[in-house]
Amino acid sequence: MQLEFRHLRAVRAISEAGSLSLAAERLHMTQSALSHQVRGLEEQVGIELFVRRVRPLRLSSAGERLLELAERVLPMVEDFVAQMTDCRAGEAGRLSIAIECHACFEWLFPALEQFRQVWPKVDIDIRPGLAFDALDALMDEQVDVVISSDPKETPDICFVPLFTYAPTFVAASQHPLAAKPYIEPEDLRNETLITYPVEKSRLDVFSQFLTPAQIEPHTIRQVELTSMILLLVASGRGVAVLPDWVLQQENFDLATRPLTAKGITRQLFAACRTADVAKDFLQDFFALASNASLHQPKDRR
Amino acid sequence: MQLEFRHLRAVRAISEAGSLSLAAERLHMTQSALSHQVRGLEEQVGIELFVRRVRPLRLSSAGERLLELAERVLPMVEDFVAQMTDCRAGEAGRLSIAIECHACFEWLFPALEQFRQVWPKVDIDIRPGLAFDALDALMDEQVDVVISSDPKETPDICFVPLFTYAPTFVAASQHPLAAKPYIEPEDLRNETLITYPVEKSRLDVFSQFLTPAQIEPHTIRQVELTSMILLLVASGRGVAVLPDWVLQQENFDLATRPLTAKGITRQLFAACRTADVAKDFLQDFFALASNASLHQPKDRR
DNA sequence: GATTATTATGAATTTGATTTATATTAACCC
DNA sequence: GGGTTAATATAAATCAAATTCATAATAATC
Repeated sequence: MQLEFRHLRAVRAISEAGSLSLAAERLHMTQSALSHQVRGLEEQVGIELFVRRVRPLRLSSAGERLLELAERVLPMVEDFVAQMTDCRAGEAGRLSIAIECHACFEWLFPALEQFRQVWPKVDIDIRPGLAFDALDALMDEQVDVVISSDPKETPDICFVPLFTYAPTFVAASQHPLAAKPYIEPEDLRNETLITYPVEKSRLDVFSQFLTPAQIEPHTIRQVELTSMILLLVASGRGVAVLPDWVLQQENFDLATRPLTAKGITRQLFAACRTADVAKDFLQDFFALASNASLHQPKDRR
Repeated sequence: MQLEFRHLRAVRAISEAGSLSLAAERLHMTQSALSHQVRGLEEQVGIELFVRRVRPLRLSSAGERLLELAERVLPMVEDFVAQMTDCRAGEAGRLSIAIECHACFEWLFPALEQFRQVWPKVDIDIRPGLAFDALDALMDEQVDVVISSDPKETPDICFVPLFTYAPTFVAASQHPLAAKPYIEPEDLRNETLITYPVEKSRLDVFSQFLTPAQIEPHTIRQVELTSMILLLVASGRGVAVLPDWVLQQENFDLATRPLTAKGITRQLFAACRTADVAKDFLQDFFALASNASLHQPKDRR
């Protein structure tokens, strides 16, 4: 035989009940079964666990150690079972998010904060690292949601539209380009463009604006933090293109202009496995995320 | 079915091996058995635990929680098993000591300190509280050793002699009784006797000296700490009777005198269950305790 | 598309936990 | 102290379920 959970439960029950027969009753089994169980366990451990010559039954020193084990282990197991029950009920789960878009942190954190209050049992996790193959990660359940602006038709994955945004040019208000009503690709040919440190194909400025026109800016400077980019732009070190939601309510002395005469519009999506899309907490997350760009201004400071 | 240790081991092995078949091999079972096991577990939990459409096999989020549980629980169990193995090998165990004699702390602590170094896996425990029925406590395995000066012939319990000592009169060196070569019961009739706060029957002064002579001291003052008793005696607030080992090397200006012309001699015993007496660590403890009164002087300061 | 490795499934087997029935032991009570 | 009662142990029988064997289905590789 081998040590099993049933033995831990038995020891706990016996120690609480003070007798085999009462413990057996509480465990919904016959006294005989429990007696066999205890004897088997003692044989297996090779040490007496109970002091039988005395009533109420007492634990030996080895028995006490087993009880200790039981009292540490069983609550963990019960916890786990409760978690799984919550999971089945749709109360608990995992919301592991991969973000392809760098600026998304700006609205995602406040949205997740709201989410956390409504779904305390869901554990939230953001994985910025695996942006490269986020959809694969979604397929093997490494993540549960991917935030992305280019939906790829994929079996078993569905893309939920969140909100539209406009990649917008931003420069210091004294900057010469601030004089123009809108910005064209050629305007950037002699500029220093400040971007997030990711490949060009994943930056709207390139994929939607410069690359189609086959134009390169004079210099590219890569900066991690959104607020740092804005600071550099405000101090005239370069220009940038950022989603409009980032620029809606900034302190800096900045000029924002649309890209091209009619402006460029993009849409942000949340991708998840089709198997999961019906989950309440996911739907709720999508709803919160959809409104996130609106709430952004008040939440910022 | 029910969650069992085997499932935790399975999940751990699968996550390590990255495939059912390899994991099954490592667990010394057929791939089929493991497959059945996993399926059964998933049925019982009601949630998919593994992502099979991908290789190497990955855990789902629920599976990862189960793995977490496994990685917390299994080491505890393995620890327990190791403890029991040590126990069977006589390496580990419990040494829970009940002391009937108050002054014994004086030599017991240093002895246990030595013991601890030789038997690190034995956990030591002193229970001063249950002095009243120490032998009963020994029988039900509440304690493993009783230090006592009056052995009672009891089945299944054996008394190991440790060392002899002389209950000795002590007074301030200016005290009138210090002039006498030895002390007789009548000498205490008008004295303040300082004793430990326990019943008279458990104090040598009474059981061996005053009670047989049917004499009571003028006043009894009860004091917990040995050093406090000595302090009070030295400052002339009373007299006391203490084991000679306590008095061997004191700083205070004290006179010590034998009780009665020929002196009184007593013996200290360690009682243990006959079933345990052969245990190596107990024998070692007895040996250390036997020498304890000798080492006492050097260990004291 | 064929081959190989991996996983799943069904039926048979075996293990071992539990029950039923009964014996043994300890505790209790005049 | 003997009789009663409660508690525990044991033996044999039963039952549940874990594992194996044999084989099918599936995914991965060349």
